[in-house]
Amino acid sequence: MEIDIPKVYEPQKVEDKWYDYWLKHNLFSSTPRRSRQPFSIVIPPPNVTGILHMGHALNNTLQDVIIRFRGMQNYNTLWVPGTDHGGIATQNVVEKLLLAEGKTRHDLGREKFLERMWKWRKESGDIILSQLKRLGCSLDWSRTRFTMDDVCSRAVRHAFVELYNRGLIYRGKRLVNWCPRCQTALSDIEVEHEEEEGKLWHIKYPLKKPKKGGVSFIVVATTRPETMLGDVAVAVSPGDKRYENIVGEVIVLPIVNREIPVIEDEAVDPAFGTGAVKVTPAHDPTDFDIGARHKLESIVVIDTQGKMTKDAGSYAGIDRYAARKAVLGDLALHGLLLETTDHRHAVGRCYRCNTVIEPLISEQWFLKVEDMSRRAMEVVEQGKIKFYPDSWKGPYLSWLEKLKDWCISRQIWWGHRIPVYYCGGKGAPKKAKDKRDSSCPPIAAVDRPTSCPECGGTVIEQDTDVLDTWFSSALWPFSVFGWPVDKTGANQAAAGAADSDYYYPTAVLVTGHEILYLWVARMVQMGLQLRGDVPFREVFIHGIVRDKNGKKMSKSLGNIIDPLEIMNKYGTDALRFSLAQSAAPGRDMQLSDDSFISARNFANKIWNASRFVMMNIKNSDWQPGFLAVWPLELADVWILSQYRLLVKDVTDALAGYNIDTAARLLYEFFWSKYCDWYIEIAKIRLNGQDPETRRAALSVLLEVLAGTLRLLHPIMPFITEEIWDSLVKFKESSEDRPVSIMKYPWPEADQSKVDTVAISKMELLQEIVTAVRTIRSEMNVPPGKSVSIHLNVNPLEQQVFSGEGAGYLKQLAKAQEILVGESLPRPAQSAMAVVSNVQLFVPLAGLIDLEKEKQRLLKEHKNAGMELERCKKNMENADFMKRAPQAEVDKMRQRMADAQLKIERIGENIKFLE
RNA sequence: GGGUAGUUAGCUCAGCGGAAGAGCACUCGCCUCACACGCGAGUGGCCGCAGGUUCAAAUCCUGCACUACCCACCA
Repeated sequence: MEIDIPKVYEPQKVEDKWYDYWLKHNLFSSTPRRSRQPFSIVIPPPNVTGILHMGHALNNTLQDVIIRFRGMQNYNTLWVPGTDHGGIATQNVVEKLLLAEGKTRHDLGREKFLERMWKWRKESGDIILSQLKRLGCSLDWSRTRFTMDDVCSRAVRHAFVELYNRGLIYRGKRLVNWCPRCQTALSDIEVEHEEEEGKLWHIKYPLKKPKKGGVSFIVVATTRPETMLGDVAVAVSPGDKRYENIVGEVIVLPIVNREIPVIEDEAVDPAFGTGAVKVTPAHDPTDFDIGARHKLESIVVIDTQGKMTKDAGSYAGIDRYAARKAVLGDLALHGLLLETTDHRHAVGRCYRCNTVIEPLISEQWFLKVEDMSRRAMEVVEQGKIKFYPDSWKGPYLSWLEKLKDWCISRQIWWGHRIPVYYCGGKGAPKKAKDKRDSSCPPIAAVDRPTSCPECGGTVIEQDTDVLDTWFSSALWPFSVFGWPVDKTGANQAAAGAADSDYYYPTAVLVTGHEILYLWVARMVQMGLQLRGDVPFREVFIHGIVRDKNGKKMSKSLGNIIDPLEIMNKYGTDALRFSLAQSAAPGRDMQLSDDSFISARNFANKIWNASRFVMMNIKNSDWQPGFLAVWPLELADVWILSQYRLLVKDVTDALAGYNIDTAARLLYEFFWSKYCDWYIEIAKIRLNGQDPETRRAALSVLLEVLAGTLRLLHPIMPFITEEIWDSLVKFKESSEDRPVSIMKYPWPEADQSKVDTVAISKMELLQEIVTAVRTIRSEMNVPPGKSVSIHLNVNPLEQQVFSGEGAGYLKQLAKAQEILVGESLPRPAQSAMAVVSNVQLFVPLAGLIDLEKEKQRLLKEHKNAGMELERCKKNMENADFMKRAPQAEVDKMRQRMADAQLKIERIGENIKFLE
């Protein structure tokens, strides 16, 4: 046989070729067409600092599977690529580079620093996007967006102004999470809480006038003694018996000697510590609220650098942790430090640099979330957005329920500058000192105003803060389509519609659960508020990739598996298949080399089966356009039935985001049914002399292979395209056939054509083949040696073992002779088995080990005995007979009959051996 | 402190009301004219623990124990 296809699939040789080919034929681009139903996805934009890691590989493989699947179902699919500027994270990277030169961003100044940022962004830029090409992602590159490009920036400014005008954005002096290292405020969700071992210090606060009963002090417990310098009260739980005489009294704050009151507040838990809390509104969220309730002053003792302020008296200028030590020392000196206990508590840290967060009072911009949250909850409750898996609905709702106003301003430089302008006042000096002090109201505007609408002054300065990077991310599902200006955008087709209307809402958002709140919930809020509709109809939430020890992959742990390395080693399709197979919805996954090897082997199996089919076609009189019109036999009907079941199951699985199920079904069908059984059976006709039956076998081989390749294509695009390219020539002679497998329709199958009778006949034959093979293997029959098979079968079922059935047994069990009867005698020196209600003998004169055979039969006998017992127990149970469905009772009766027969037959044989 | 998910063969995981499954690993036999990245056969499980529901439970319910993750202003 002529062999011109390599025996081993070599992914490296074909992947680049096909990706270029797809691009050349514009297969990933989409234009709005009213006549076609859109199916759009926007990529979760990776940070510009990023390189492809396994999480990206998983996330984007899943999106590509979905988009290719829907494309083959003839939706007008669009997958939009892009990157995120990444705010603090990206600025930190460049600041680190500067540090290496001994400089800070302040040395350069805002303008020069931003130049540097853009330069760096340009250089490192979109590496990750080119890596996505390597992954095979079918993204429409002509639409690549960046959160800080002109289109997205305009959307951000517009969104801000609109929200401001609706009264949803406001400026206020509040207690915010401050990162002393990043020098900026953070939102609540950007603070990561970690349990740490800490101390709880008990401090004596003396009363100004000791009570008659001898009470002269109150003891407070704190984890942060340095903040006592900013204490303005001591609070106890309302009605706490221990302190009822002290409430309303005055305390002289140690060290500072400030007089502060003892108050009652429901925020105090009487069971914790001493039941008395020092109140520091300027440096603790709870205390801030207590302060507000009791109209207390806020005394700021820690500044933005994490150093003590002048209000900290003698501690002014020293670091917050040094101040802690000093304060404790001074308290101890005066005998005011009573007790120190170990105390585990949660410490908030910056999610970007891990520095301990300092709650500080600061003037910031906030977004009112109450109304937006309510609406974002409603759409999920009403099913306008569906979660896959559904279990994420709960966490999503409860997070929104508790959400507080979002601090959206950041004191960094890399980002969208807040589009608010301050007037320096009429006839003001050229440079206003503090723009915010102007008597004119601030101006929120999409474009910089030339003069103040209030006073006509022309000295106008923009707010120096930038927006939280997640603000622009929240607009992503519509900013990428040019909202709001570009309703008749550059991509509009003559007969089409505006992108922004056609592709929005997007079909599905695919993401890991780690950014459900940070990103997903906010897109819903913004979409509803600004577009009046949900940003996506479905959310597919997948797990996190972990290493083989269950640890999250991270650079610092050094347990990263580099997807590029895997692609180089095993091929992109192997990586994709492996990820797809592990992607059980909502479950984290552990990856190891084994799973990649197994996927690579599967790719090779596909390769070789296809190679087999094509080689056989080449060596025949096959003509393109031949169809399966020849008489089909049992195995054909069987594999076609199995294939039809597969089509339905795979389609359902993909539509329900059960990508793992789809992958497993395909693997199982292709390897264990198509290759292990159907190809082996087809060989009988392929090697035979009859051209007509050979063509019949070839046509079924080809049809099922072609269908399976199309089902596999979304998961394994490269190998399926490579094989399709050769295979399709045997299917269609036309020269103007579609350019790619992805342009062929997704398979559909009529379930009414599934032949369950053929399936059970084949299953019986398969079981008999396995039984004979087991005998051969256990009795050490040389693989090359033929045997005879004697079958005792019920007359009604003998037909299965005549004709083609007998042929299958001969081929698959290496038998030269099949004898079928009703009560054939046991041949001398033979091994036997019972399958269903069929008894079979394999004569093995000279080969059989009688003792071994006896042991084997005894084991079978025992198993059948246990089976019989189980059945009997049910059959003798009146409740079972009465309450179980008739089908179950029938099944049980059949099982019992089979077991009885088996015991009987095997029993006879064991006696015979003795 | 409150959630959510998980606990099935040595490992990684399917199955989620009617006879315990796959891949890898292991044992035995095979270079059988698609594939040794392969073929055939086999060993291996009180389906985390304790109750309950049911004719029937790995599967549903309730506790408990671990494991992981998320959320939380007990100083």
